Amino acid sequence: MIPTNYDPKASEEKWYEYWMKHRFFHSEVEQQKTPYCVVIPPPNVTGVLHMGHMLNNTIQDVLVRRARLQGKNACWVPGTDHASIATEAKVVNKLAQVGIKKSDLTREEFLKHAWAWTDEHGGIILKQLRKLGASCDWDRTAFTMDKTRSTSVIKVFVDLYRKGIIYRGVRMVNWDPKALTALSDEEVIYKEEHSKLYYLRYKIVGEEGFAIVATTRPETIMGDTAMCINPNDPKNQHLRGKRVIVPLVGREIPVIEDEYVDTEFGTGCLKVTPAHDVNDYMLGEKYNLPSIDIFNDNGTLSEAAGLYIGMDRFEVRKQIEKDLEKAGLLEKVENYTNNVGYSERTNVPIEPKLSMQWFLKMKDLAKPALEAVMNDEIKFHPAKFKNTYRYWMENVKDWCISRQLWWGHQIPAWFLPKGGYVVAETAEEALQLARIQTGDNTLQMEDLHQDEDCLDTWFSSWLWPISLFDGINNPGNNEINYYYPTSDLVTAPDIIFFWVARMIMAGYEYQKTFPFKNVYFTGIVRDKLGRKMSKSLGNSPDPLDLIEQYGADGVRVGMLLCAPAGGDLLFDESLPEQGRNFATKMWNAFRLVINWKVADIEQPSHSKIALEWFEQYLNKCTKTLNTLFDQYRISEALMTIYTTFRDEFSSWLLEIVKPGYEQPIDRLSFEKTITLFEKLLQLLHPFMPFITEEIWQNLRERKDGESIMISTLPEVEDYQEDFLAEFENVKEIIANIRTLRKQNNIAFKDSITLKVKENKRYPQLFESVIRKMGNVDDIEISQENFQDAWSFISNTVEYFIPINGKVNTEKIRTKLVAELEYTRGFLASVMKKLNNEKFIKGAPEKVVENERKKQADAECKIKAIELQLSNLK
RNA sequence: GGGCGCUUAGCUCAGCUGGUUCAGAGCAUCUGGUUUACACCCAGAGGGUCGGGGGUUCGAAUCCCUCAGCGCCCACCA
Repeated sequence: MIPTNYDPKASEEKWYEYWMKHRFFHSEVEQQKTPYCVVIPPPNVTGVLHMGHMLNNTIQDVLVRRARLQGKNACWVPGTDHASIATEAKVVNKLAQVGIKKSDLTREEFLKHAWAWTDEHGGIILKQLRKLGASCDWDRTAFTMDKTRSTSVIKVFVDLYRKGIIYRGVRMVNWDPKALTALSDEEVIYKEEHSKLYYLRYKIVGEEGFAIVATTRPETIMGDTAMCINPNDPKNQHLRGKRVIVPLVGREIPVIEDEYVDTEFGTGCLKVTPAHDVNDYMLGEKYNLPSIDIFNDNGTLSEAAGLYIGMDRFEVRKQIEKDLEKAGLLEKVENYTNNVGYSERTNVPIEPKLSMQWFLKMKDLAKPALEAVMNDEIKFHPAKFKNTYRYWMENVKDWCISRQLWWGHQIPAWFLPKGGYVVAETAEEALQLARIQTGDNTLQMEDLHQDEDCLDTWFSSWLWPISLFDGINNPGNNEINYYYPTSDLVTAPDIIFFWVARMIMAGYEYQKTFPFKNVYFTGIVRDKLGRKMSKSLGNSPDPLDLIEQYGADGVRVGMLLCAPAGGDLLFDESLPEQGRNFATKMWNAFRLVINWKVADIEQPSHSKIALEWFEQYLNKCTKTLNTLFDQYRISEALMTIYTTFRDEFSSWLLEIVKPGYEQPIDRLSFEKTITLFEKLLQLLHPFMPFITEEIWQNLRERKDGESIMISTLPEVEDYQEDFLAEFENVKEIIANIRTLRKQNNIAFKDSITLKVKENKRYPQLFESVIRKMGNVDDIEISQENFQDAWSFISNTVEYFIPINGKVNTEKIRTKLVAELEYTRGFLASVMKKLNNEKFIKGAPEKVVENERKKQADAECKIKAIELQLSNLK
């Protein structure tokens, strides 16, 4: 028995289990089948599903399910990311809650906690994805820190080191004083901030008076090792060759000259702090200035500062302002707006800091990766991101890949007792290398000390499309040869540099070709007011609650209905509601059809012709869908199939085919309707996997192991545009009849007679449809005009419905007059063109001809209306 | 400061190389409706001088210039 209401929850659980049981998601190499592969952007292992994931993974699932229906060998590989810094931060916080400090633990102890945390919370997000219907090949679930991925990372590091692309050196890096690690440039977020510009007095040695320096960071004066002026600055000529005294500190520093200094800014005097500013660092290098690092790693002042030792940098800023004031060395303070870099993860201002780090040279890696995108070997959707990508790639800087963290892949470098280091895949290999390098065969494992640092998270994710198929450890294995390059990547534009660009580089470096053919960039999910969804605002609904409330299919449809590629999605609950309503609509259509009694009776002609029409309509729709999918217009594809189901299938076809009350339907029509319904379900399946399976399974007898998700999508067949257009005209006629009925209070159950003024444009073929849908008992075709009748014009054919004196003349007159006026205006505009010699000469033949046709139609229509108006009285 | 993009119905958007897909879709709104699948519905309707101005053209939402507003990315004059 078919229940009246659809129960999404029961259906979702039942069919997901069924799909798993029959291993429909699983893919293996099958040479004779075309592979279609997607790798998931691995979410943080300890993360929880949010709306962004929902959107992203829904799109992936739509693409994967569609590919599967197209007969491709679809493989969607899931997995999680160890998210080095983010996870470590979470673990540190967790430990802090029970009073444990990271610094109290050994590396091994800390990692134990981290793994425990990972085992406990890891993979929750993947379980949540199942609720959404994600058809991932779970057998392939990977983790960026599992064995295969870890050995891949180490192998690549060693390889790149030996190629000379990885180097170690002291550079100015972005330092996160909270996480106590270096960051890459991409992990720094700049925010505009209202701060202050302090004007400080530097006493000039050997004369009266001061040089005034403007700075936003007075707390760094202890690190000053020079003052710099522009040699062309007339107002500071008197400072050339002088020395000045750093306020409070009392240290003498030279005045140097460089054109880098902006004469317009402040006083044209720049304090140079090579240890704590990128530009100052460059000046320091250029003029060989000493560098005084006045900060500890945690952002407090170090011994080297000499003053304020142990105080936090921002405390010092407040204090030093007072102290300078007191000492009479503060000229003035102005309000100032500048950009301050923040750590993406810990959200504290980063500190530029000199430190020893590992770097990856990017220039050569970037070259093929840039070309691939620019020449569309890899396609970006939308293409506008090509610009962003190009700019970054053309100006790419070396990538700082070391992090002072424990949670991650430890750098495979071992330091030697007497300085120097070796890089090797294993400790044993390192020892051998060390013995060779030092010539000391007595060296033991204990003499070597592995670099404590670990690698940037992205140093493992950039290998993802390769390492998932073990292409690093086992180059050229069956899987990598078959699945790589993958087909589509679906991700957010904010990680275009972090991840997308680098995967492309790794692809060319290790597989000699691109990692994916298409990149689909999703937008950001925002609330109705356009605000980013965030925990602190509390404006982000819990995806699982939504699924509970509207069903997975409903939520999927809701997300997709307004998700243009690359455009932000303004989400509110009316969207999944719309999705759920549509699911209900499908369910009711199913109930209608499945409860019909079938009899071996003759097929009515209206059913026959309507079924023919819808079959063609569906062919056209399928073709449109193909085009839309080819262009990754997922939202529009959904809209297309949505309206086809609701308006064309339900409101027209089913209404036409539907037998009368308690009447049976003929077998032919029934079969055909079921077949068409199945096709619709297949087209809908990528968007709404659960309800389509539920209905499909119940539409006919199915065997265990059959499923819509592994059925074959119908091929596109031909359709006749004229035939479809003719049916559209039929709909219009019926709509006209409905309107007239309504205007004149004639119930549908009262049949009417339709008279048609003879015209070859009258869609005679569909007469039976008009009879049924308009409840027309008789259709009469003749040349005469009818009086005492309602009338309307459709496609230049005049129709009359005789009504025996019950005509509301005024209403008809008003309508006709309006129509006449409009048509006259229209004709005038057409004539304006046709009377324009330049138009006749300049426009292409086809366009002119079209205008002539419009003219003829309009003239004919005007005549008809005029005639009707004169008949009215 | 540089680069890119956006501005079309109340809302979210589609309109490719200028002319029958040219002013569209969905939602929202309004008016009817207990026809035996569905009110989570059905049948209809209204609503836009395509951000402003100028130009090219026989013809501009579409191409060019300019102004205004918004967004994103990059740069990081301390």
